[in-house]
Formats: sequence, structure tokens, C-alpha cells
Amino acid sequence: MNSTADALQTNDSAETGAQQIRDAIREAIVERRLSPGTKLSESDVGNLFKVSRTLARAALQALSYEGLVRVEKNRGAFVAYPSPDEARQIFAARRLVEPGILSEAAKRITPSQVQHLKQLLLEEGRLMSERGQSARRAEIKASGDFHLMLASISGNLIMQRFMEELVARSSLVIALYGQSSASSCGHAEHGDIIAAIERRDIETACHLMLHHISHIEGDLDLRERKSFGLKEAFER
Amino acid sequence: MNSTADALQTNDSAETGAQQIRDAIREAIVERRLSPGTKLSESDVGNLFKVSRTLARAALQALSYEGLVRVEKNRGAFVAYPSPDEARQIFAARRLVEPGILSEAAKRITPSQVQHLKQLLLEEGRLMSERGQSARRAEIKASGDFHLMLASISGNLIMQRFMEELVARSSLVIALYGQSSASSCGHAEHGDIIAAIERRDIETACHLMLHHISHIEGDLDLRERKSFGLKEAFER
DNA sequence: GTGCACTAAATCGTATACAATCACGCCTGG
DNA sequence: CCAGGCGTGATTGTATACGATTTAGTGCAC
Repeated sequence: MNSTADALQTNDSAETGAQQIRDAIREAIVERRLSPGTKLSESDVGNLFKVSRTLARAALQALSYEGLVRVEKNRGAFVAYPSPDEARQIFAARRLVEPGILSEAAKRITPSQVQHLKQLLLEEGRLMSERGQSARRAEIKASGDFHLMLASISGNLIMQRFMEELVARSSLVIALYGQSSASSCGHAEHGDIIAAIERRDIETACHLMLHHISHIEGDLDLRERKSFGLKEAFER
Repeated sequence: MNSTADALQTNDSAETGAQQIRDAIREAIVERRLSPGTKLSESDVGNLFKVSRTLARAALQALSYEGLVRVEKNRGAFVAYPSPDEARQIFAARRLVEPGILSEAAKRITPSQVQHLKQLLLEEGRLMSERGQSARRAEIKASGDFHLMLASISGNLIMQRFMEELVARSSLVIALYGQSSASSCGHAEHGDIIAAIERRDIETACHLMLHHISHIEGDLDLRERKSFGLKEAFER
């Protein structure tokens, strides 16, 4: 189930409890069970996970470093609500780094890793055909895992972590500004990219990747939606 | 003095005390007043800054997220001691992103920003001719600020933050593996890059940048030096 | 003299307690 | 009836306290 998430693990151990809470909240954000703007009170988070505010605070702080949570001084933590400009920057960053990552990954990829990628693609396709919220969430995750797997194959842990951040934030952006429910509409494109990698056509692969990213971004309606009074009711 | 550091400020306010401590320690690490491997005990840091362990811990945690500090479970925090492999990954990441950043920056740069860059270059040159530890530290900082300024001009806050991390970690790597005291030996190269930008020759600018990064990396002696006096005496 | 086990000091992990700040509602004055 | 100041409650910011884990030193047995 969590095949790639496990494969991407870099830490040696579970370390501290705050880490687990951070991961749990991040997963909830990425899978869109938590909407942008939702308030994450330290006490509430602490009670929810049966730990003290100290750990809850640490987890929220960590998420704020990743850009998934915004903490306002003396006001609290909220699930990030990326502005259209932020959204553009996120995708600009992805256009900037993903071709390089892909290029490096294509150079180092082994046959078994190609197989792993294909397996991921298959899983993605299977989820796409399923119905239900749960399948949709898994699909969102799988779609991101494709890009994360490439970063993992590239062998650069730093770029891998950066991509994790970018993919997670992309999910937020899509949740906010996505029009069609085409979060993973790039499924076919993923397949094309794998094919290009397999025949060692790096040039084409990069081109396809850029097209793929632009395709996702193109599905967004990047318009400022700051309905103030309404938003407060939405704020819970 | 802190012209660029101020210009790069993204946060609206000083926020919390932990932030200040984090910045102070980071600056000490980047300017190499703290050597890799140095132990940063929570109590010591707290006492030093006259705050409780809570804030000290938060600061160290933040630095660990940036890769400048390594925290080992139940053992403590240490100034990061990047392995040769980590060092290579850091520079690989810079080669991957800096051309893109530069390219974007060159497209958007204004005459006043060109002027600002040149001013930075001048300052860098001035510091190079000075003697003394203090000047050396300022020089290290100025050298990195050139790259950071480009990221700032590119207009992408995400890439800017990423570059801040990479530059800081590069400083650690150079402190560990640098051979000649050529930390800023690329001064002339910085000038060449600015010139290329000025005449809108993006192609050349990117090429120069790649050369510049490789030049810095080439000055490193990336050899595992984990075992201390024990093994060295034995090997010789 | 060497090796092992046990104790003690130090440090981190987590929880709780107190202080400061902000949001919201009430009360008063016009 | 409305506007503005003030108090109260809630939430965050910071400090302190306690328990858990590691490390180092010491003493005992062999």
C-alpha cells in the first residue's frame, strides 16, 4: 500500500512522536481531508493525538517549514491557503527542477526500477477506475508518488526532499484552484514519460515532463478568491 | 551592511524568539565560527541566549530541517558534518537549479537590480583585499549573497528559500573539505556572470554559472575523514 | 590486570504550569 | 439605536518540572 512512501524513507527510526503527528497531518492535507484555511489549534491537535501541546506545536512548526501550514503569531496555525501567485511559483519551481531530476534519474535507472515505476503506474490506473472517496485519495497520492519516485531514483536526497515539498504543496494548490477533477489526468502522460525513459530518450522525456506540468497547471483557475465574510464561516 | 539579508526578508515580523536564535546560530555556522561536529546542547544554547530549553530546542529543530544541524535521538544536536556524498549532492543540486534561477533572473532583472549586483561585487572585492578573520567571514557571506541575490531577483520565493539552504550547506562543505583558502576564488567569475547578464546573453551566463559551481567543487578534497587521530596515525 | 556489571551524572523527550497577547462581546455614553 | 472603550475568555508564547535514555566512571569478580 504505502510502497513508495516506505521506499522513500530516509530516516533511520521513528525518532520522536512529533514526527508521527507531523506525518499524519501532512498526509491528511495532501489527501485533502483537511481543507486549506482550516484552523489547527495546538490544543485540538494535541487532544486529537493524545499528546501534550508541546508535541502538537512541534509538529505544526515542522509543517510550517514545509509550507503546508501557516502559523500566524499569537493567532494560531492554519492549513496553508496558497495565493495564486504562490501557486504559480510552485509550478515554476517544478518546471525548473523536474527536467533535471528526470534527466539524472534516466541516466541512473536500473531495469528493476523501471519495473517499479511501471507497477506504480498500474496501481495508479487501477485506482482511477475505482469509485469512492478513498480511492480518489489514494489516486492523488499515487499520482504524486510517480514524481517522487523519479526523484528517489535520481539518487539525490536533497532534491528528493525538495520534490516532496513541492508535490505536497501542489496538492494544496490543486485542491484550491483545480477545475476539472483531473488531479491525475496526466496518467497517460506518466506512461509516455516512462516509455521515453525506457528507450533512453532523455530529451523527449524532459519535454514530456514539462508538458505534463504545464498541463496540470493549465487546469487551474488561478483567480484570487478571497471572499472575506464567507471565509470566516468556512473557517469553522 | 546587511543589505542583502534585509532585502531577502520574506517574513512580515520577527515572530518569535526562537527565530532569532535560529538565525544567530545559522549565521555562526555559515561564517564558520562553529565547526562541523560541534555539539549544541539544548541547555547550553538556552543558557547562552538566556532563554529556556524550549526555545533552544525549537531553534535547533528548525536548523535540523535546513540541514545545518543534525539531531540524534536522545543524544543531542551537532553542527552538521556532511559526508562527501552529501557534499556531492549539494553541488549537484546547485548545478541543477542555479542555471534555471539565473535564466529567470536575467529575464526579469531591472537596471537598478543590475546596479545592486555590481555593488555587491564591489563589496566582495573590497573584503577580499582586507586582512583578518572578520573580513574573511564577511567575504564568505558576501560570496554566497551573490547567488542569493540572483535567486531573489528571479522572483520565486520557493527557489529563493531553497537556494538559501543550499548556500548555507555549501559553506559547511567548504569548511570541511576546502583545500585552498579559495572560498571566494570565484570572485572574477561572479563579475563575468554579471557582464553576461547585462548584455542579455543568458546562454553564456548559464554556462559561466555551471563552470563557476564546478570550479568551487573542484577545489574540494572529497575524501572520507571520519576516523579522527586514531586511524590517521595508524594509516601513516 | 582485565573484563563485566552496575551505578550515577548528564542530556534529551514529554508534560504541565504560568504569562502574554488577541478576539469577541458587553456595557456605557452619546 | 449606534459607536467606542473595556473586560473576559480563549489561544498562543515561554518556562519549569519530571521521566526516560544514554554515557561514562567505578568497583568487583575472575
